[in-house]
Amino acid sequence: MRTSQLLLPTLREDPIDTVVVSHKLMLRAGMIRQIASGLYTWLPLGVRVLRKVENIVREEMNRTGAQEILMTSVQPSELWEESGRWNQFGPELLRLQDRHNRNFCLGPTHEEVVTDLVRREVNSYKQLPLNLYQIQTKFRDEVRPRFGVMRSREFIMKDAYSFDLSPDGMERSYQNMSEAYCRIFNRIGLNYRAVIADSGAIGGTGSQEFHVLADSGEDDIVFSTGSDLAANIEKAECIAVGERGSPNEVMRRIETPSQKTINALVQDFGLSIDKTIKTLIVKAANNCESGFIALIIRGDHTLNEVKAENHAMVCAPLTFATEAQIREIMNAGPGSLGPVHCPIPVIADRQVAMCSDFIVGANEDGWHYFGVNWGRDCNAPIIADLRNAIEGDLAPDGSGTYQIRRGIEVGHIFQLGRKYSDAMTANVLDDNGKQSSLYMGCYGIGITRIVAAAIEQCHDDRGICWPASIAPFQVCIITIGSNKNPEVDIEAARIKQDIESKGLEVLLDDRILSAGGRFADMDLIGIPVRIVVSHKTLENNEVELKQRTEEIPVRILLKEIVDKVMTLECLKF
RNA sequence: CGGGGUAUAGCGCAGCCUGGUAGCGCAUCUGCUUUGGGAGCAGAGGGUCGUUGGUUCGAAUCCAGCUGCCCCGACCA
Repeated sequence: MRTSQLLLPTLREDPIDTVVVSHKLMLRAGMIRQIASGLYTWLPLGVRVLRKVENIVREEMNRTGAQEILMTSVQPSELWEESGRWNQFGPELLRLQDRHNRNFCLGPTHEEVVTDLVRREVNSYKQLPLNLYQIQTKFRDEVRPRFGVMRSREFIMKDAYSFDLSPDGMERSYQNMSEAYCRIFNRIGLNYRAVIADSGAIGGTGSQEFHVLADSGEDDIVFSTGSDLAANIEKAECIAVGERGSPNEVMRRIETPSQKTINALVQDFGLSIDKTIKTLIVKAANNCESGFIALIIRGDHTLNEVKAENHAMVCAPLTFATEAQIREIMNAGPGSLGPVHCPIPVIADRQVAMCSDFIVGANEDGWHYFGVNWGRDCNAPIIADLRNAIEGDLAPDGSGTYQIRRGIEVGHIFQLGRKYSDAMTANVLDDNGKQSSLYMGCYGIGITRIVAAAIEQCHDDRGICWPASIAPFQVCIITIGSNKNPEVDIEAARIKQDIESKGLEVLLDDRILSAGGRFADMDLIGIPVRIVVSHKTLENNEVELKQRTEEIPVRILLKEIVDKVMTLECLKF
């Protein structure tokens, strides 16, 4: 390919209204253009990268025995009503009607459609295990799209769905996918982690996320310093440290007229923050008579809403009581709540249960109790893991302490069990001739997001530095002084052809532009290897070779350049 | 959905306060000269100033509504 024939609208300046580096660079490198909020057109350079990612994913999926299919993005509402998700999904599901006023949605995911396919076409356990996947456009009407294609509304996803007769089979299919995902991210060359995840609204039991580590990530990933244990912060288990001390203080009622927050309390009374307790009132699950539940965590901790919501006594989705409701139940405002004489059930975080001589609101405006102790001053609470992990917490496997880094979620795998197959009666006959509901798994990879994540991880101040596995071209050639020596163009074209014949993709920058402009553009779009053919180097029958990530070019004899390029480590993938 | 910005040529911006010929840089086109880190000179083209309405002899400019886009928050397989 020659740049003169390529639609490559690079931008010299940073676009405004961009926050993350991948978004800036994808716009500057002419990979994408925005068409509306969260909607992007992919330009030729971007599509080349996208196809590279897709092909790696496709090869690794095929290697596991999964079979590629292609489902529609427009899906009839009937299937979603069967699974119950027509009502469960909020406005993120883009709904539309056809000319007959029939309801459809743009698919945010394809469990319903694939389950419908399998229940029609698969009847016997002998056809299992089965894994079907597609690489296709998804639509989710995100409340606030941002960061370019990192969180867009329309995006490309590889989604796979496994079908097994038994939980064991499902487990095996899940493991196969997990291993395939590791191969995929290794081949692309990403620094990633597999982490334990919450299975969220999609339902099911086991779940793992794959995160590319990058400061611009939107998720907090918790690792142990001493083992492979890694989890999304939503799911990172926190254990209690230490033993509960025996009471040393008597409980006192202290007037705190203006101390409505933990910080004010700590400052004004010179307290240690780990002696203070936060009380949060949330709606209780339907089977709970009280209507509301008090959740308590230590003053220096934050509530983990996912953990709270997953508790059997707590209403899902987590709903905080309004101030009016709090006053009605507790007879006090939000700044003065506590577990002493509490009219509703109390769930305490594990660490709170270890506290002694602590400080709580008195359930009376303007008053706190100091020196409170469990059992003596208030009922022993129900204990649960309710808080977010923080750096330095002990890992629950005893291997070390927690560290927290930011991650970009590029993959997510779930064991769904029979959630969809039961709801949609997807059965096969087992070896006893009995109807048996299928065990499913689902496995997603954000193809478009991987492109952005790779840039987040591989760039410098001049632009993108593609890993060769997904580079739009592996080699670029810049010519200088072709007016002084016609051999420049001839040799450049010959080198291009010779390298292409060895199976690499070459971009020859033949634009009528200053050399500096072309250097800058080739750096910006991140081609891993650059060859300069100039009237000067040709005087010695040489060309110049430079890798994108290195500063110093080397001179190579013209007749050796092709072989030299073919042996470069940075092009091995 | 709450809060805050913003909208003028492909991109980045000035003009608006104080109403009266729509401007600058980059990009684009033509010609000549240039070619090792975003070249120079000369010329040219390109905008119903987001939209609707109001005030006015006259609106990019003042007023009101609407819309788009961006940021923060809530939300998010």
